[in-house]
Amino acid sequence: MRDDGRVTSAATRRRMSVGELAIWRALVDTTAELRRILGAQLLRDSGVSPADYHVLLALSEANGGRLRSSELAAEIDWERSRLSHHLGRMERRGLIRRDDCSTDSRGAEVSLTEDGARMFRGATAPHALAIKKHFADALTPAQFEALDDILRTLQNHLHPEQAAAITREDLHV
Amino acid sequence: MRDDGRVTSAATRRRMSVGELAIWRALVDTTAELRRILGAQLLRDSGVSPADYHVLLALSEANGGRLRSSELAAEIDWERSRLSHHLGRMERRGLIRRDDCSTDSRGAEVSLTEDGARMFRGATAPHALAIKKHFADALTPAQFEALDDILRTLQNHLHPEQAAAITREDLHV
DNA sequence: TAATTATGGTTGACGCGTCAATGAGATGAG
DNA sequence: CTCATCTCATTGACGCGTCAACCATAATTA
Repeated sequence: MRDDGRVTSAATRRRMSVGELAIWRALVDTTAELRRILGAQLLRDSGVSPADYHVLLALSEANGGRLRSSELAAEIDWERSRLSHHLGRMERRGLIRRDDCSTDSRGAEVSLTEDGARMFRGATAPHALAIKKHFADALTPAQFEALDDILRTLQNHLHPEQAAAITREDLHV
Repeated sequence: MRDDGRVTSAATRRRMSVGELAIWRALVDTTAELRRILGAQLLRDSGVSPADYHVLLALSEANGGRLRSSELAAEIDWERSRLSHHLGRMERRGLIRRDDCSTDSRGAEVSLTEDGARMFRGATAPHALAIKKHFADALTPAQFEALDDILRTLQNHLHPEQAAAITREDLHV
C-alpha cells in the first residue's frame, strides 16, 4: 500500500476522536431505545411486530396487494431467507397467503388476506401517533433538516454510486 | 380529555408530516444498515459479536475485571434475563467466568478470563477503525455537532427527569 | 422467630435473523 | 436435445432477545 492510501478525502488520515465515538454510541443506543419502545407499543396496541408491519406496508402499497416473493424482498431490502421464514410465521397467523405463481413455477405470489389488511389498517394510525410522540415531537424543524442532511450524507457514503438515485426516489415516499 | 390536552408544547397539536415520517424511516434504515455492516465485520475480524463486545467492554472497565451480574446488567442497560442467556453462551466459549458471590449467596460474580481479555484487546482497534470508515469519515464537524444536539434532545425527550444528569455523565465516556 | 415480600439470577418457550445447504424449475451454450 | 448454470424459494441449525415462570436467598414485618 502506498503511504497516502487511495481515498485521501480530507478526514481519512485522522484518528477518530473520543467525541465522535461517543456520538456513534449515543446514536446506536438512542435509536435502539426508540425502536424498542415503538416496537413494543405497536405490538401491544395492534398485535403486529415492526417486521410484520414492514411486510404489510409493502403489500398494501403493491398493485392488488400481491407481490412475488423476490419483489417483496427487494422492496423492503430483506434477505430472501429471512423473508421466507417470516412469511411462514405470518401465514400461520393468517395475515398473508402464498400461492404458486402462474408465469414461473418456481415462484410464489404473496398476498394480503382480509385479516392482514384489517390488521394493517388498525395498526397505522396508532403507530404514526407513537412515532410522533416519541420522536417527531422532540425535534425542531431545524433539527429535522439537519438530521435529513446527515442521513443523506451517511447513505451517500454507504452507497456512493446511488447518490443521485436515492434523492429522486425519496420524492414519492 | 380536555380539548387542549395537558402537555401543550407547541408541536403537540400538529399532525406528523410525511417528511418527518420519511426521516424517521431513513433513520431506522440507515442505523440498521450501519449496525449490520459493523457487526458483521467485527465478528469476521475478531470473532466477537457486538453484544459480546459490549459485555467485554464493561468488564474490562470494571475494577479488577469483575462485576456482579446485576451491576453488569445495569452498566450496559440489559435485562437480567438477556444477560444471563448471553453470559451462558460466553461462558461456554471461555470468554468469561461466573463464580458464587461471597457476600450474597444468591449472587454471581462475572469476570473476564485471559481469553476474554485477549479477544477484547484484539477487537478494539479494528472495530474503531471500521466505525471511523463507515460512519465518522462521512460527517463534517458541523454535522457531528448537529447530530450530538439531536441525540441529546431525543434523550431528554425520552427521559425528561435526567436531562442534567446525562449531560454530566457524558464527560467521562 | 415465623410469615411475608423483595431481590438476584436462571430457565424454557417462542419469535426472530443469518448462514449454508438444498431442490426444483428456468435459461443459455453447444 | 442435453448439460451446465443460474435463479426462486425453502429449510435446518444456531445464536439472539423477550416474556413469564421459577427457585433460592435476603430483608422486612408481625
